[in-house]
Amino acid sequence: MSNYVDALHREDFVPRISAAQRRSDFVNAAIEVIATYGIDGATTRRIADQAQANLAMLHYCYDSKEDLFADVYEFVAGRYRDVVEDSDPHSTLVETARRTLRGIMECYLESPSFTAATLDLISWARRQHGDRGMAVYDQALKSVRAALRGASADHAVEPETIDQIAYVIATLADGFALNWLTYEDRSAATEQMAITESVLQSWLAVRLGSTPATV
Amino acid sequence: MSNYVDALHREDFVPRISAAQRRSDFVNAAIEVIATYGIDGATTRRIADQAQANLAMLHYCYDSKEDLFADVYEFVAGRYRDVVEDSDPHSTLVETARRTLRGIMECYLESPSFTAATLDLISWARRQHGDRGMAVYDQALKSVRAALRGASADHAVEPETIDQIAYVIATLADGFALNWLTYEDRSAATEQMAITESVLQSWLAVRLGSTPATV
DNA sequence: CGGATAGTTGGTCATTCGTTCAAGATGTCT
DNA sequence: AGACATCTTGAACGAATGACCAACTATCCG
Repeated sequence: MSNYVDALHREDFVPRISAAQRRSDFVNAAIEVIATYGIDGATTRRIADQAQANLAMLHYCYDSKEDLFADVYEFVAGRYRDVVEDSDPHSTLVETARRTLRGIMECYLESPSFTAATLDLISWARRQHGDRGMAVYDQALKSVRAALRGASADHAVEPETIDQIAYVIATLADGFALNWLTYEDRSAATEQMAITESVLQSWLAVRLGSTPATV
Repeated sequence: MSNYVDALHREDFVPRISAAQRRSDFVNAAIEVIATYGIDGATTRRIADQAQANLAMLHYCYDSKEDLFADVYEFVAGRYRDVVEDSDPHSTLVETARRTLRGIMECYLESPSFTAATLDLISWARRQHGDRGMAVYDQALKSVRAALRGASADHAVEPETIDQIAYVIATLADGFALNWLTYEDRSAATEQMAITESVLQSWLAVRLGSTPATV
């Protein structure tokens, strides 16, 4: 104990951080770096810098850069799940669909860096592993389907219909993301968010048999 | 002349190729390599190999890798223009919109490598130059708008409506592309193409005032 | 205290990258 | 024929990358 106090007074004293905490730091740092410099520019040195850690520390916590990225995938997938679950008001199927789409688009609009990082990650993973990119995308779709199913518990909705709605939501959200990332025009994106919502509404009305819940 | 004939008989004779032809070869090779290895893996050496040229030749034709990519952007933008123009049957606005969306999706479905390369290029360009990624996207949107305007020459359609329709087409096409690239499931993508089309149809009917041209 | 465990670090390795150069080969003029 | 512009090439450069190691230090436990 007295050693600890003595150590505190030394100039070059460096308190230690658990490997678990360090791994978490590296994941967050990696997302930040990927968002800023792209998947190409996300080098081990930059990630270590961002995490305020030594380069060798990264390989002390992770055997390879690829192992670190695996944890990053989990983080991204988890964030999608959170966003979808948070925008689940347990009301109509139509309303749930609309809120889910809006929730995802608002998430994109709020943090374009996260959006860009995610798109890069999926694209990169598809080439590298083929199935990991699919895993992230698939898990997000699964969350959407679960939210839709929860909202249509009383009505009898065919699972195929749920799948189609989930696909349309994902398609609209991704298309919106690509446009928003390209133009980086927040006011234009806000207008397009409304248009995108109305597209979903129109199709749902036709698909589910003209049940316009709210305008 | 006799020199030429004599040269033909030598084993190590290497006929020459004009710099213009070489540049064209490099552009095509770059697209192929980007589609296969991604924007990260598109190294100067791989591109030179694909073009069956020496590495130094690439820098004889282009000052830098970036200069080569500038030509690649032009090629991609041109291809979008061709696809949109080819699917312009000069009929109804609704019909033109549907055919344009279908044309783009079919182009994506036909050559996933071109699709992947394009998405990577736009994403990469956004980070590198900010405006070049926008230029490609914008030029494609412009082609779509022109096609829509041409189809609505007799009707009086507000330019804002044209812009919105073009945005929805681009959004649906890009969202479809991301899904198709991720799952690489051709049969599923074919079904989703139909769904995506019906989404556009539903929205257009509402937006233009219930004018269901075809089911 | 003293040893064991776990976190920390600077320096180094081979590899790959984009780029450059000098020298050679091929055409095309006069 | 010889001069000149235009391709062509092997080899090399410095910079950056992912990975690794041996030495060092904080923390914990008996």
